[in-house]
Amino acid sequence: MPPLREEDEIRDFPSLGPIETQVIQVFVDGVKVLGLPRSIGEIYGLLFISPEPLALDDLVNRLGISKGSASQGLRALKTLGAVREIEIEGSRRSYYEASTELKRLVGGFIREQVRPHLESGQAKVGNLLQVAATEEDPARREFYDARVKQLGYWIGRGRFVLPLLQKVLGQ
Amino acid sequence: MPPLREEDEIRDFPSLGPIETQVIQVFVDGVKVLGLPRSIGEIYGLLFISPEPLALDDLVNRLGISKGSASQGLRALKTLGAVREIEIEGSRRSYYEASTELKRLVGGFIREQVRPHLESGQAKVGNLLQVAATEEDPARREFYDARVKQLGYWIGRGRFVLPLLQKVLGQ
DNA sequence: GGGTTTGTTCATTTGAGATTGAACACTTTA
DNA sequence: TAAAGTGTTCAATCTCAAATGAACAAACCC
Repeated sequence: MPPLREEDEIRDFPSLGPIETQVIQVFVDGVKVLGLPRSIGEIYGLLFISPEPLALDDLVNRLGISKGSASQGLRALKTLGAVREIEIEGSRRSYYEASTELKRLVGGFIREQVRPHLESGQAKVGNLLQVAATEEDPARREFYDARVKQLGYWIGRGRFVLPLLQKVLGQ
Repeated sequence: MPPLREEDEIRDFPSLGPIETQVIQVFVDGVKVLGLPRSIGEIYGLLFISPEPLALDDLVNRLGISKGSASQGLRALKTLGAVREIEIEGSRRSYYEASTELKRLVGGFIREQVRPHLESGQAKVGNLLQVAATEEDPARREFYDARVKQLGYWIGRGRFVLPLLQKVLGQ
């Protein structure tokens, strides 16, 4: 951890106005905190502040990112439920707009990014309980057992708190 | 986002038993989700599963990390309130043990890693409201204003939910 | 058929940030 | 006073996930 790092570099978007640029910056910071790549923040940010849906090519041109990034970023945002695909008649491109229901965004993030880690953590703790029981020294075995159980309790609290979070943030 | 990446590499710790290694692995995964460096997970994990406090040198030797990493990692863990400094008479080293009150861990993380981003986000939104008002086209100005306000609302919800989180996870 | 548009895939490259390690400061011991 | 012990700092290095971009596929058009 760099001892309290300050605001990161802003990237300049020649074809974007100041509002768009600054909104995107907010989302870039946001997704970084969530451990998602910058390009996802840029894409979601631009869609969020665009009055009309945008196509993949628009993202590539206006954000100055590669087609590959745009494609992968859109896929990730779709599986997060953060982006909606829009049909526009008379065009065979796909257009996208940002989902703006906080409930849906939070739900998607929890489902895709948080829950899997809690599940896998819980599985590991289950196994650890077995391993801890094999410790020879009784005092040490006792200690290990207590700590592993505590770890399991923490994960349980995590699983318990997620639905509450979604409820509190709902609409 | 690598489309649902699977469990990362485990590092081998020659001087650690299987319980210690696996507990450390759980914490390494955990801190990665939180956006903290691996070494912090290793240090906290080892302290968490150690019945007696450890000194900086113990961390260096048993984890095989550099003195620099250990020193910086301990500092970060101290400011997070995740580690407690212990005096041991007859030794001039500092010894450390893991704090294990969930409330304190969550509180420290929120204080150091979450709240600053919400504050800075809120400041940016305040500024954005001004910028959005300068948009010429009325429909577009209306749209920008609505979106920026929504962003501010989201951040407000975030600030609102943190104390609840701490309360629910408290002890 | 051949050409164009639209989007995906994935091997390679790049860059942010984590880690190292040597220099340094301070304290204690001899 | 020197020598050893303990810990910090920070420029240089390394690492690995993100981004690139070229090749590919599929759909459409003429």
